[in-house]
Amino acid sequence: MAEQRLYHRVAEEIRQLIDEGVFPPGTRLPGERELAERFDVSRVTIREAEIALQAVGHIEIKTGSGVYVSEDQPLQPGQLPEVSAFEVTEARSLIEAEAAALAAKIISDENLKKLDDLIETMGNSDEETSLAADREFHAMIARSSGNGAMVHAIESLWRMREELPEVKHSYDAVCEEDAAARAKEHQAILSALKARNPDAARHAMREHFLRLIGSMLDASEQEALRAVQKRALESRERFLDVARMG
Amino acid sequence: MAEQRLYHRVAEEIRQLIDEGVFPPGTRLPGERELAERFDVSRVTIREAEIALQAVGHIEIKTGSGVYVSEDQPLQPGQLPEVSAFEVTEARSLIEAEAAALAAKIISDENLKKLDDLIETMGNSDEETSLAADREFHAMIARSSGNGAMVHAIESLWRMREELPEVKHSYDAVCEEDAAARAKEHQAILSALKARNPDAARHAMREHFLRLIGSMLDASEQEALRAVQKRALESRERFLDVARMG
DNA sequence: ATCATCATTATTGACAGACCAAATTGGTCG
DNA sequence: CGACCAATTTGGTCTGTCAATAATGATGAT
Repeated sequence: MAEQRLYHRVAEEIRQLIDEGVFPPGTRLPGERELAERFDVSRVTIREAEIALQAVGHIEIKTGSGVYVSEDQPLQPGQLPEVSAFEVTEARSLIEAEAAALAAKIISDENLKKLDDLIETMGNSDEETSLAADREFHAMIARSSGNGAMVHAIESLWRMREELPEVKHSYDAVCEEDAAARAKEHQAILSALKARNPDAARHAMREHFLRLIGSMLDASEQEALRAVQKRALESRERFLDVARMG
Repeated sequence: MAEQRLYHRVAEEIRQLIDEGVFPPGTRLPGERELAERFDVSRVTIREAEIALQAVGHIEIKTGSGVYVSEDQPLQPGQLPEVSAFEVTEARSLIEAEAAALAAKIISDENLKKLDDLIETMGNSDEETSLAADREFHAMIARSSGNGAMVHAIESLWRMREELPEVKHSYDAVCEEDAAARAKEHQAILSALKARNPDAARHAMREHFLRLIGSMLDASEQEALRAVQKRALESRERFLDVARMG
């Protein structure tokens, strides 16, 4: 596992040099031949590294001239910001609530039926399937809002929930135990949608996430408590060690 | 312009073959040597093309085994969806309103001062500077919400407003004339923030975008009208031509 | 007959050296 | 001063070779 492809290692080093400001944006970096000598690899490898970097937009290669560092360096489309689970959930509570309100007015009977099925799936399935159904439940409501921009925002929030380690950890910590409460809330949301009641849908969705935020705060509190206890235990042992030595 | 880098052309062709289903996801595509012969290029070039494709996630290269088409082909994060200006504005009205409500509770005096300055800048500047100030005004409020996820969502919406041609066109069509109304609305939003009144801030922000949606509908209506008139004129001329010939 | 082990082979990974094509540079000449 | 040209630099590509690794098939023990 230690050895990746050579060009990959070289590309990573060059990228680091760019990040560190050794090669500021707009500047021209050394020729392939010189880089090959510096990294002690062949010219082909340097070229492969440069191609990989170019494919991601870090540099621009100009034939006969040289390779240049891209001006807008931090252009990293699709990059997720570093946010806390609390922020993600607060944003979801606000945004998905509005999406639900929009959806209440125009959702089709067909989609209502699918939501019904998804709730059932969440009830009696293994954890993985249940999670997928949960996602689909919220995604379906988002799509039913008829607003692609809202759908995009909500999908982005879900990506944060799944791809940011800290956020994922927080969610996983609370998502198991309160399956009962969750099912009840989902049912409430669906009922509001069936009643074509935007305000009720908004409220139900907010309540859903509000409870989630509460659980997260509890969980993180308990975790913090455990950490404190662990530290206390460690310092106690350290103290005992010292006492023993003395 | 016809001749790009060789590897780029090859990569494009391979990507097309994948899209066309000649190499379905999961399958292994021909070895470097065979591809080199087929495309009549060297192995190095094939390798470069494969590296470029791998960098974008289209294929996976396994040493000693072969290169395989990625399973989840359309993985293209950060791509903006195709949405209408109406959808973007509706989403902004809902999401930015909530951000403003959040901000009202915790915004600093310093940021309030900056918002003041930005309104002034919008008042007496050329169009470009004014647009930048507008963007910064909304971004500042978003940041003042203290929720990074909300900031991200709002930034994403602004990208749609600027990078999707149709959306940009719609915004540009209305953003000029109603500078007066816009200034008034911005002032109302700022007042609500200064009063630390979440409900007022939410309401003011919604009103702002609601008026914008109205203007857009008017503009698009007028545009549609012009298009109809143009078509009518053309068919009239065509008719006259025919009549003249007859 | 079955399964584990090992040699074979196919395939990617990396290299050196050469040559080509395009862009840059610097100088010359009008 | 400016236009033109040649030398140099730099990326672009090819051929050929060897190394490293994964898949495959043969072999032998149980």
